[in-house]
Amino acid sequence: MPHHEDVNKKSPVRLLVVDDEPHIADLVATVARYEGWNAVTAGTGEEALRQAAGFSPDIVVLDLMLPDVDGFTVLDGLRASGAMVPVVFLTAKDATADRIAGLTRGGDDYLVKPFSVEELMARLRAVLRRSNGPAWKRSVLEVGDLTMDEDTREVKRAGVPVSLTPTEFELLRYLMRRSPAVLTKAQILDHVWEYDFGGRSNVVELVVSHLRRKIDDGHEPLIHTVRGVGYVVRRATG
Amino acid sequence: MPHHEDVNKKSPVRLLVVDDEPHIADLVATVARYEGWNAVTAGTGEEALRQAAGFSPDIVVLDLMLPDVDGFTVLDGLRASGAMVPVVFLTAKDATADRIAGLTRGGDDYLVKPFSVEELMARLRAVLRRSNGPAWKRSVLEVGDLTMDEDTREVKRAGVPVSLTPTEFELLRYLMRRSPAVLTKAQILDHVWEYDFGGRSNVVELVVSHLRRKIDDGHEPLIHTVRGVGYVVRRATG
DNA sequence: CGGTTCCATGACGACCCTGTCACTGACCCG
DNA sequence: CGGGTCAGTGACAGGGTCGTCATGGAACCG
Repeated sequence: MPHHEDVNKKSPVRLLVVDDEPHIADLVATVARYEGWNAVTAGTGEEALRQAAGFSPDIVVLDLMLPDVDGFTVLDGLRASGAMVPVVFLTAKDATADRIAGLTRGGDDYLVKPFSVEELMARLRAVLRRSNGPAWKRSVLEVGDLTMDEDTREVKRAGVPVSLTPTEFELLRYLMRRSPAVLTKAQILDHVWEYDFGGRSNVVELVVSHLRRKIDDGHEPLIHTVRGVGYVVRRATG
Repeated sequence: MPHHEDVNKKSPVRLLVVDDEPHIADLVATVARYEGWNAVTAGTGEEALRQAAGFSPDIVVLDLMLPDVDGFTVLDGLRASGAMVPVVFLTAKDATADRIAGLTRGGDDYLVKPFSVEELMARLRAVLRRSNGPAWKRSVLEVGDLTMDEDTREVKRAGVPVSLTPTEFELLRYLMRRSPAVLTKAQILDHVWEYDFGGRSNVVELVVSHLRRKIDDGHEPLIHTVRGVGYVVRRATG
């Protein structure tokens, strides 16, 4: 069973996704539900405010480009109702600088489209962790003697720091989070790469190859390939 | 985990923010809450006095330019209730000299709009520290052999003083406060620069470059760039 | 009102990351 | 045992990011 750090909480995280592209909103909601969260979607600013009132989300994903009203108007509406709900904004890649200025003040964060699903979930978890008071504890993933600190982006094998590129980090995080489950290459592509990535070559194998050299070299291998299926990170089964 | 010097206190700091621009009031409240403080806002002088009575804040952020009553009237109201609550004033850039005269008597302080949020938080922390009796201890940030005294603005590397410009100091303070977390350039821009700064060029890289020359030159590097993510100040992990 | 310091902007070069291709090797099945 | 499929790795090129310099302007100070 995948690693769900939220299963022990009394109530699941409540997420509101606001995006006028149903494709995107559903994608995010689906992934969140798979993590055990409670997710609803809205396609317009008006709908978003209605949903927020009835659903009282713990966190919001808000596309700044909405058909009816400006995303900032929705934000004001959310904030006007008193609750200081944290927000992760979505912006187009070509968004002007003044539109994304100030988005990370407070505890909020933002992401440019197209994003990778794992990246978005990681940001949501980080924002949530921080919004739960100042004494938030770091999130450290651990498999065998391999550790990953998601906040400092520090990865160590047997205590020795390893430096990873962004893609390598993302892929390894996904494998570690789901460890000891086996993930197919399709899953990895869908979660780690941007959602509009069309490449169907051997990118995954390539990055895994690099990861092995950096992480498994000279140690007991933790990255295993399951032929015909995909990859998994775990200690040799005993 | 970021440096939160308040987590061990019995009760969190109680902050009242008085500003007629909701954007500003919310901004300050959000950042304060992110630091673990308890923050409420007021948009008018009347509301401010009401809030102060019920909330009994430890410290107040007060815009001198209010729609209904003069900021000084609010101040008198606050002080009339006996408690000697410290205040950090906000003034417009074009405020006349006589209006800001005497504002820093007592333990108070003031800031001109637009300010940077880190600057405001630093002043609030400083005023709070001093208001807790005369024997306030200095706040010294420390990362490896790099130290920063926030009150004297003294920065030393391996005991040797380094002189920094205001922007350099502010950026370094932000990185040191959050060390060993990695901060994105967007976060740095949002926190260190004034809140209406629209700059989209390589200011951050430039200032970091200057900081490196002044701080890391000839030493073990403490400022690291995390490609594709941002910057971090920390000792090489071991 | 001159000089100096500090800061923002643009340009440019260097480096790193990434995806594709090509080739080799490993594994599976007949 | 041999062919075919799948995985691993090296090489390469395009694109993006980062660091630095040079320039001009604003603020500050004497």
